[in-house]
Amino acid sequence: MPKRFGVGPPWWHGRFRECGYRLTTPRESILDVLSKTSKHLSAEDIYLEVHNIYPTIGLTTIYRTLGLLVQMGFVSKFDFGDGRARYELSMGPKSVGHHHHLVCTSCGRVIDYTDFIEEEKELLSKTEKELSKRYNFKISNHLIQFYGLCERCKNKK
Amino acid sequence: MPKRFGVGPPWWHGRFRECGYRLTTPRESILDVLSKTSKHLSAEDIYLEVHNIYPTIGLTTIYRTLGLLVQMGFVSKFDFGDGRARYELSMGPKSVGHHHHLVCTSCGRVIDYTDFIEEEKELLSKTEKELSKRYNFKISNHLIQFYGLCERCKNKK
DNA sequence: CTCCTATTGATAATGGTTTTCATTATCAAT
DNA sequence: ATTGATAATGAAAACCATTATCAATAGGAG
Ligand SMILES: [Mn+2]
Ligand SMILES: [Mn+2]
Ligand SMILES: [Zn+2]
Ligand SMILES: [Zn+2]
Repeated sequence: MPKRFGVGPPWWHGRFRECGYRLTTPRESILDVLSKTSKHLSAEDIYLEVHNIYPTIGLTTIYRTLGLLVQMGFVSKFDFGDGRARYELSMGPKSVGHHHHLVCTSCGRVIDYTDFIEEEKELLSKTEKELSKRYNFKISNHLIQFYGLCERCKNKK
Repeated sequence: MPKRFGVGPPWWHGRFRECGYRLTTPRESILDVLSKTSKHLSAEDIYLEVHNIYPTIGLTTIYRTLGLLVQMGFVSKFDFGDGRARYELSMGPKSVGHHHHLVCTSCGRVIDYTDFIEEEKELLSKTEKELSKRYNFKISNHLIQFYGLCERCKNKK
């Protein structure tokens, strides 16, 4: 396997060492792919992408690494209903940060939106607070997705 | 296969006829199971339940019928992240109606919440309206789930 | 009751994800 | 730079929820 590409130690090296994880070519290349796209890639998408540069890296390692990255909080895993999980960088300098999705039920397109509207913020904080109290439930995360037709599909046929 | 159990024609018979679908024992028994529980059953859960009364009904039919019921709008299908789809009655006299979920990431328990739904509804419709305008997206559905620890799991070492 | 065909159920197939296990690579200690 | 403990990898097989196939069955209009 050829030498790694990074020159200066990327921002995630520290966190890896802290957790006692080793820095490996597969891990770096996967993070590299994720940090260079704004798409919502499947494990296989990532595999093919990585394969261009490191043809020896196997799909198994992609899955294993993605699991690790999700567990570490670097990556978020989503299900948009097409039978395969999608991954995207959730933290790091270039990441969009927490956001929600609009999913087109016709073509599968996924739109990120980060410009939360006031109403949504209000909805979330109120709901979370009330639900925590009412059900004695410690909320740590939420999933919000809207389904419908994107601009293209709406105006088709 | 023994004769059906219902005496008077249940509320869904009409809609079946309208759509040209036949009334069959599997379909009735599956709707019967769903209408008698407030749990979020998997296809296999339903299969086992139905199997107690009609041992000849196969799992394939459960899947097929659930697909049909979802398509007809009788049943909602959810993914709570444990690798199997969950189903629950979404319309009918006894159904809770549209609601959202609290999912315990430790024990998998799922809590329906219908309180605050009024205020939530209002904020949601505002949010949907804003998003539709901003992204030129025709929203027809949404998914909202909160993840965290349920009362039991929160207080457990 | 008959006939047409929608529906069913046993079985095999599918496909994304995980497990297994022998081999390889990382990195702290030398 | 070398070594050694062991974390990480990759090929292959296993897993498992869901679907497709197809011959047999049963609903219900007439
Ligand atoms: Mn996104
Ligand atoms: Mn529910
Ligand atoms: Zn679309
Ligand atoms: Zn719990």
